[in-house]
Amino acid sequence: MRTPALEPRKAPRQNRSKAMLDLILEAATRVLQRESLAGFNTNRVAEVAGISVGSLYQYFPNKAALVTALIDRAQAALAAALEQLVAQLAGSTLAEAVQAMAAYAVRQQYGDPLLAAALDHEERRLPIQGRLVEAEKRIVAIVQALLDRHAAQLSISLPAAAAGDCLIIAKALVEADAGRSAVPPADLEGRIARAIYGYLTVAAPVDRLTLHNAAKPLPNRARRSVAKAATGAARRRGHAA
Amino acid sequence: MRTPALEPRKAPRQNRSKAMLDLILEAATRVLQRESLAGFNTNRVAEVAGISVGSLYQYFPNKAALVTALIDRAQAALAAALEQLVAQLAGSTLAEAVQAMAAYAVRQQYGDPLLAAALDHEERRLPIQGRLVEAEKRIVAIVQALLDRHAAQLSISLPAAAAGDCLIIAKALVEADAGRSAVPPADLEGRIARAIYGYLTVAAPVDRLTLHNAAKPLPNRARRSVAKAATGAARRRGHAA
Amino acid sequence: MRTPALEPRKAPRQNRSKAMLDLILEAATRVLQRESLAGFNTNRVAEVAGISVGSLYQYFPNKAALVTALIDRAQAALAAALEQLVAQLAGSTLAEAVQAMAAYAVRQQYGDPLLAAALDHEERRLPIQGRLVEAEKRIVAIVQALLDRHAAQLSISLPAAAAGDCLIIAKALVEADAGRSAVPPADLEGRIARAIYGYLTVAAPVDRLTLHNAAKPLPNRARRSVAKAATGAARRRGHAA
Amino acid sequence: MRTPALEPRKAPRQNRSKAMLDLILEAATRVLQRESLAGFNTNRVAEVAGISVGSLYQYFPNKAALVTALIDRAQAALAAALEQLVAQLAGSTLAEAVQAMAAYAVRQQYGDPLLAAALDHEERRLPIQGRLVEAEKRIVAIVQALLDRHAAQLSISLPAAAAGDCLIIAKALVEADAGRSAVPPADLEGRIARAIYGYLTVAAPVDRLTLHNAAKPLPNRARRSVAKAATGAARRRGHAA
DNA sequence: CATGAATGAGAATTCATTCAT
DNA sequence: AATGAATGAATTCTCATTCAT
Repeated sequence: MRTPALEPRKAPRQNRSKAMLDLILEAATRVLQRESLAGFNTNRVAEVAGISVGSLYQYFPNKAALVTALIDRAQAALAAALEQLVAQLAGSTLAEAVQAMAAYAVRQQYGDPLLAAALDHEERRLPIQGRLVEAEKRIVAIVQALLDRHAAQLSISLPAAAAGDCLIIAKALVEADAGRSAVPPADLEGRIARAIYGYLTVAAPVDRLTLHNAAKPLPNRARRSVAKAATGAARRRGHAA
Repeated sequence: MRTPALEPRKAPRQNRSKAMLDLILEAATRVLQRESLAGFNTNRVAEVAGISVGSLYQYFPNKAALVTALIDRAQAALAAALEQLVAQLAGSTLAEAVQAMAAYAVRQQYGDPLLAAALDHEERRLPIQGRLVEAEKRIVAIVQALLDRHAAQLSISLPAAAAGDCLIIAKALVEADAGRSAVPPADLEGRIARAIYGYLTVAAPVDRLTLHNAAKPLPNRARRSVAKAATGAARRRGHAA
Repeated sequence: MRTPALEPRKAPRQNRSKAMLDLILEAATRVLQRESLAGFNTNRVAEVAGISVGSLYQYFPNKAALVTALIDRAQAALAAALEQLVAQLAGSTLAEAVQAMAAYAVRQQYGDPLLAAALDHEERRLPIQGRLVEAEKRIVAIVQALLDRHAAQLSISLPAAAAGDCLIIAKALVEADAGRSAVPPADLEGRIARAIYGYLTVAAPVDRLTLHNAAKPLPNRARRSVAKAATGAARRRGHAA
Repeated sequence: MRTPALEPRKAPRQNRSKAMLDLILEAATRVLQRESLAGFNTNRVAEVAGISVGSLYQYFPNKAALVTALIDRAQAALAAALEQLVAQLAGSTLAEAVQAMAAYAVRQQYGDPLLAAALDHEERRLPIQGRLVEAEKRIVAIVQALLDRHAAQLSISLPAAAAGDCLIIAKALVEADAGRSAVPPADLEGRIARAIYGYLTVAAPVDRLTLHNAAKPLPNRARRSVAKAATGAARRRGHAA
């Protein structure tokens, strides 16, 4: 009857309250890390937090709200960290920026692969309407700002979704490796940087018309810029479509 | 009770057995598609398959085994499809091949975003170690073969994990969009192709050597600022990647 | 998501099934009798029935369905008993019929006052759409048939709701006493008969106009107008009590 | 823990106390009206009252005591209203009095069908024995007084429980309709008046002996003879209860 | 006295798995 | 082999009541 939404309950008395909220979220995080979604239930979280289930429900109207808060928080942290990172990369080149972000992604996600994956999965099936989409947008906007700085070096045909795609790619690559080994492979960072840098600077490989009709001069320009980036290795190839 | 394997039970009379197995797996797929993981339970699968739960358990020792078989099968199908695709791309250029694979990924995954995501998730938390890794390897090998064909055009510094990374990237991009809209955005295919093609042909944005030797003054500035964000552990090393 | 309705689940294999259904309903009845609604929960019912909760839920999709079945059954029994009673009263006078029904009501309801009250209460708050209303209608129809038989003796201005009102009155009087003493007071039966007989045969006491305007012979007019509202059943009766 | 009485706690400083008590009871009433028994819990009542649960428990040792007080109060209000009504009906005829009381019952109960039903139900399962019975008696006494006024018109064989029965009948009829429609049917008042008036004035339909001994069309005769007996017999008693 | 956070026993419901038929 | 009813531990969420502040 109530429609218990996803927001945490109105914080009681800001003091104990904030501490409790943190306590619960930390416990939830811990449970998610240790036991993945399988062992993630409200009783267990309360137990790990050292409180009663009832108390947990005083702060979150239902399990979904708890998960949402977890995601919220993770995303806020990510946004903050990215913001800072982007600020620090003020004078750097695109290559440097990409490299730095790759490094950050590895450090970040590898810390909590299970957590990240679990949250990711939950995010998909939750009715998270606007709320999380907002946070996502903010994160994308930060990356977009970084890209804007280096617009000159970016591929002319860069898709509008570029910033978001970079984030997706970085996350996917980290997660894939995180699922396999406990410690990040030495080359992971480089691979992420390569993927992102490639995405950002390469000319579109071909566009459909090219593929169907054949070979016009325009693609050449694109090809050339790519060629510049791709050192000798790409030299002898006769086309780009 | 303690250690129920993941393999389907020893196939009875190969005949009825195979048919039954298919029946169950198809039902499982259907359930997963329609109702996602929430409604995915053995009773429901049996019902949809038109058999009894008991029979289901005749073929799979437990739920995990069923899921594993599902993933197995999906991967086998993917491998087969890729093999065929790669064969058809015999005379094509790298760009064409990439484009074709992007197109295939979109078609394939977008058809069953829920299924793909669900399997993906299950795959992570199942103790599937060896068995599925094999299938993965086969798929990677197919892509690797394609890459080998075009070795000349690939970035000289291409990482060993390149083939796998391409698959991961394609999957991630499709899934992200699939989670958002029911119909694939017009540019999705192009974005995937760009990401893969970029990854494969771009020069590493900065390579370690450069970073280590320090050819220029700029990197230093960048490195320094990044270093601030980096954890203590990375401090004194001469690079930020 | 499912909208689990109130109907019992599709009866499994009619045999064991029917027995189980009875078992559960009997247990539910017993629990309701002994502990009223306070102790009426699915776990307890299952326990008393000597089965597991799971089994209970195999037969009823939820608690409400169980309660509904209980009411259904009680009402069906009542309808059947009334039907038989009315048949037996074939040649009797209205007075005799009323007396007999009062006697029946006492016997019936006093047997299970808690049960009757509990069911009554649940009936009110359940979303029992059409289903139970149907049963009610059937019961009312039986009484109506009895009334029709004695139309000549009924008050000319008898309201359309008369049959239903008789049932309500009888039930209320029994329940009130049942709440007070364990054994029905000697005069209960007579009081019920009096209430019903009075309701059926008395002339409407007065109508509003009379009350407000005056003290005159108007009542006749009023009585007549009321008669128009009365159902056909009351038509030809030649007196006004 | 074992025996928490039903009385409100010893009134503290009569002043604030009384106000607080009223506050709580009003809130409780409001909750019961709006959300029925489902949403009726101490926390909610306290919230609606604008106080803390703790405070509520300062005034009522437990939930049952709160409900009891609610019923107490409703009954006191009813008693007061009836007293006034009966006073106003000083010079009126029995018919008028019955009509007026029916009208009052409809107005009163239809206002809060949920409340009335809920209290009614709670009343049954609470161990309220003595305390509420007192209030009941007072109400019955008021009605009895009214009946005594019109003793001459009452059926000679009127049962001792007549006054109480009238109340029960009125309540039952109102509640039944209240459960069905939001607005009282036009004829409800008339039906109640008829039921009560009939109960009070009709001759006992038959007495058992008649029922057993004689099987004839005599009913008319019987009625008459009863009536005859009534005249004389009822004369000397001051009343019929 | 008031507060309201904390408690935790319970209640409804689900679902993997077994086993008698 | 197939069946499907039975099982019951596990999970989500509620609410009467207490007690430290």
